[in-house]
Order: sequence, then structure tokens, then C-alpha cells
Amino acid sequence: MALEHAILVSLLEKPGSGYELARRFERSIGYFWTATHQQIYRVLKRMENDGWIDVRDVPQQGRPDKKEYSVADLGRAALSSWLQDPIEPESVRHDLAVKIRGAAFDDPTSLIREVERHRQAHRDRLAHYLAGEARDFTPEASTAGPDGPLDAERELQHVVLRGGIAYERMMIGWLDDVLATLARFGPAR
Amino acid sequence: MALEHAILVSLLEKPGSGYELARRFERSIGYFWTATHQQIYRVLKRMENDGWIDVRDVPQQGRPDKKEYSVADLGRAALSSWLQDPIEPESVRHDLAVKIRGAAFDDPTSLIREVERHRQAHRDRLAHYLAGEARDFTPEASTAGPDGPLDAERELQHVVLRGGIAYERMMIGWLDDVLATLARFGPAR
DNA sequence: GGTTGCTATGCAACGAGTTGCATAGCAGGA
DNA sequence: TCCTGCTATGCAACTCGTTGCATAGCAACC
Repeated sequence: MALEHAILVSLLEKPGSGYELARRFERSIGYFWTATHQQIYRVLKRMENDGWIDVRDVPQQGRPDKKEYSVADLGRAALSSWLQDPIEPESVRHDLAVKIRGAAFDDPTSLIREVERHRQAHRDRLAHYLAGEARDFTPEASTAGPDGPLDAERELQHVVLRGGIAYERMMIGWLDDVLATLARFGPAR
Repeated sequence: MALEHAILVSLLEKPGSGYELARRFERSIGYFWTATHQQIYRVLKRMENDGWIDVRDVPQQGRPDKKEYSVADLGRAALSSWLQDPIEPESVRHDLAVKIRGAAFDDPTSLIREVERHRQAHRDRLAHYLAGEARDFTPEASTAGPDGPLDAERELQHVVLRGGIAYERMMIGWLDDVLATLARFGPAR
């Protein structure tokens, strides 16, 4: 499982609390990994017990105190070891594809609406990614203040984002294809 | 969860045993859903208890007997109801993307090999999909004997396969991009 | 005769992910 | 004042998926 490693990468890029991590997983990390706050808290606790990360209590004004986590030597070693380990190409699971093949045995009307809804969701995500790319990865943004990541770090974040963009574009094109196919064969039955 | 629904669709397309289902999940259904035989057997048992599917003992020559499952009325109704239910666009989980962003904090040499390995796996899968398309979805193959699926069924299977093809092509292109990025920034550090 | 390999089914244990709920401080608005 | 909403952390129960193992018949090969 890679959730703990995704957390390590995110904490290396910038230390933070469980809550902050959960928000990153809704945003930039969410381009390639999703996790709820319950999962994150549980894994953070385990990682702390294993000595992978250090905690620091941070009092705050106007909001509850937080625990700020940062990567310890053991965590860095664990990440390094995982990075060396080969992984299997992911296994695919597309509920929507199941539905599309299932549409041969049912009225496809509601499926058409569903596919249109998904296409819109992918368009929204694509727009969101493109906005993030324009904001963070244009040449002018490259001189990012003292908190800005290093060149290699930035470039790698960018190429992962480009992967998300390519994925969304591919999905939109395919869903267009699906809708055209449903239009040709749906009403004929 | 959609495993039970994927099984229903597969059994509607053609009745079969748990073992045969497991093999389909390694092949055509595997374009969009993966499952091991243990999962399949467990779910088949539950579906049988719920009256979604019927069983028939089929004695065989030269090999162990099998249980052939087919979809019952209750199962067809359950599938129909699920097809009407909206689903959320899938959440993404790419171990490889975690590794790529993690490469900023480690020696990227082994990652380059890994990415090349994945690119080859996607090329192999693409070739496999294209061979299947040429075999099953060329105009000449459309007059497919008495066992051949109906036109709508075939068209929907084809559009799902095209989705798999588009996905593999997108991945190969992106992994090329990743390798170019790693080549530019990996050695410089 | 023994080994390997394929068909065919299944159990048990574990690990990971989801869902619902609980707590608590503080801010802002009706 | 009460209600809503955001930050911040966490428990408990459940479902789902993975891994390792077991059984059993038969075929093919050395």
C-alpha cells in the first residue's frame, strides 16, 4: 500500500498536520491519490509509532491547536526503500465501463444522462488542473519565493499534473465516443 | 461495489462457472475490472444465497465437474436497479505518480528503469487490445455464428475496448513525457 | 513412478478503505 | 441566543480486497 508513502512525499515537500494533509489530498495530491481524513489520521498514528515521522505541537490563535508532522530519518529510509521496490502496473476498475456493457440488457436512457454527467465532471476537473498549471507552472511563477520547491521537485510535480491533464482529456474524448455509440444503438432497440 | 454487477453482466453475456469467470476477468472483462478467483467464488456464493443467480451442476469429461451459473430474475432486477443509480466518478490511485514525485528526494536511477518497465507493460497491453479488436471487431467478424452477441451488445463491448486502447495510448505518451523529464532533471542533481 | 501443470473450488487471516458518529474551540450571521 | 460552518482530531463497525494455503481429478512428460 502506498498511502503511507504518499504521506511521506507530501510531508517531505512540506511538513503539516493531518488536517492539512487531508486538504492536500483533496487538491494537488488528489491528482493521483485520494484519502479521507480518517485514513490519514490512522496511518499518521502508525507511522509515528514506527518512528517514521516526528510530531510537534503547534498552538494556534483563533483555532484548535494542531500537531505538525515531519519526516524522520526512519521514514526517509522507508520511502527510499519503497522507491527502489518495483511495483505492478495498476489494476483498472471502471464502474462506468461495467454499466456501459450492462446497458445492452437494459434501457440505456438513464445511462446516457449518467455518461453526460461524468463527461461534465471530467471537464470540470480538466479546467481545474489547467488553472493550477497556469498558476503554478508558468515561467513567471518559477521564481517562487523562499517556500518554493526546488527545480527538480517542481518539474516532477508538473509532469504528474500533466499526467492528470492527459487522463482527463482522454476520458472526455472516450465519453464522447461512448455517447455517439449509445446514440447510434440505443434508440434502435 | 460493482464486482457483483460486473459478474451479472458477464453472466448475461454468457453463463459460466466461477473458474471461467476468473479467466474472463483476466481477459475481456479485465479491460475495465480485475478480480481474483477467491473474490469471485465468495461473491458467487453470496449472490446464489440472495437468489440473484441459478446454479447447474455440469459433469465434464477429463476434468473436474463445474457449477454453471446463470442470471435469475432477481439478479436481472438488481442489475437494472444498479444501472439506474448514479455513481461517482472514480477516485484515482497511481502508485507510480507517488514514486515520481518521491523521486525528487531520492536517486532517480531505479525509477527510470521502473518507468521503462511500465511503459513496456502498457505497450504489451495495447498490442493485446489491438489484436483483440482486429479479431473480434472487424467487419468480417460481424457475422459471428449462432453464439455471437447481438449488434448493440457487440458495439458496447467494442466501445469499452476502445476506452482501454485510448487509456493505454495515453499512458504510453505520458510515460514518454516522464522519461524525458527525468532525463532532463535527474542527472543534473 | 514422480513431477509438473491445468481445471475447479474453497477456507482463513489479514490489511485497507468506507461510513457514521463524536468531540471541541471559535467565528459569524439570523 | 441559537444555529451554522470551519478547523482539528479521533473511535468503532463494517465491507472489500489480498495473500497464503488446501484439496482433488486428470493429463503429459521424464
